[in-house]
Amino acid sequence: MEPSKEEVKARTDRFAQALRDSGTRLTHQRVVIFQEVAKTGEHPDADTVFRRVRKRMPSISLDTVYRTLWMLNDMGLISTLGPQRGRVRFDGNASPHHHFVCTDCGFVGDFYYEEFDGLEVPAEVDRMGDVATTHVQFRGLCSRCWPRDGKGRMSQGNEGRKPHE
Amino acid sequence: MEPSKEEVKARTDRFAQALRDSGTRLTHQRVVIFQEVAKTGEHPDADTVFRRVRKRMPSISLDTVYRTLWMLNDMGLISTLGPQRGRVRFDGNASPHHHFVCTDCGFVGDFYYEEFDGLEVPAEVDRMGDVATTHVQFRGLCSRCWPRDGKGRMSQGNEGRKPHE
DNA sequence: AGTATTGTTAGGTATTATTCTTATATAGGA
DNA sequence: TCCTATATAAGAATAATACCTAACAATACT
Repeated sequence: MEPSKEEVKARTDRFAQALRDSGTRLTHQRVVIFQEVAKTGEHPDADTVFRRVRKRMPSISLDTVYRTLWMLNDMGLISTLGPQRGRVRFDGNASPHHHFVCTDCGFVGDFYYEEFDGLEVPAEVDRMGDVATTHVQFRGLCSRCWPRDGKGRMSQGNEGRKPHE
Repeated sequence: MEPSKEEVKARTDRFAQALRDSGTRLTHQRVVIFQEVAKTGEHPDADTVFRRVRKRMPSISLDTVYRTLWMLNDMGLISTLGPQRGRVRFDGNASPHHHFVCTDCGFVGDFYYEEFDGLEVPAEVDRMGDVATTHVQFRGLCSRCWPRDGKGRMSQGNEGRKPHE
């Protein structure tokens, strides 16, 4: 579902303010890129954003789109779907369980919690489709990354440092 | 946390049975690949699995690892972290909200549900790190993919068909 | 206003993750 | 043991994302 006009306006204002506050330049390309993500409920990928932005700004480069999207993500103005970027990660536990995800190093811990088994499915979700499974995901800094910074965006593929257990 | 010896055994048996039941050949490489994923609580990526399997089976190819992991995923014997597959997708909604994810076409719908705001953080999770946000993710088939099959694994980058709203 | 300074971009190239192609090997049944 | 449909290895191909550099643009300094 698309966000309302007012909502988009609110998001845009928040964005502009955040850039100003952090002393980051409010360039035309950044505004356009942000708007394309903020005005849709579609969760587009980088290439989709690129193609849409290009209609309004034919000279935009794909790299600028990537750079800007990650910057916005780091600033907390947008987010990404799923725990991280880059490679797919596999989970050998086939029974229902949930995850704690460290937003800094990418560590993922499994847990099972009975209370979450029967989580109610809101009517709104029922209308979207047929729910088969429920996952709860807690995000934050894991005990190893805490109290260290956590600048946002997980370090490149988590180099050198294997996700600690 | 690593699964117990018994748990690994149980997973392996389930795996062998599932392959036999579906008439899929139980090759040495499949066994080794499955074990590497089943015996760790680490959620490794394909390349990590590849490197580990190679120690026991130096001639294994990366492609076999990928092929096998996706096959296991399709059979429900393992799963992937996040909405998965390929490109990162961005979410322009910065306020707390949750998702419904279609496991067939990749559609992602946002929703907000007050009840989920105060979800209790189990003690086990508290020990993993400092929780900042909570996301509930319902997975299943969306109304457009339902009642059609849903063979599992989302279709290749969702070609042609844009995630419907 | 004119110029130095520093942040930002386009475009091209590099890198990394994942998949495809094809010749060869092998599991599992006859 | 032999046969044949599946699987596999290896390498090439493709897709997604990041890096590099020269050109630009915005602010700061004079």
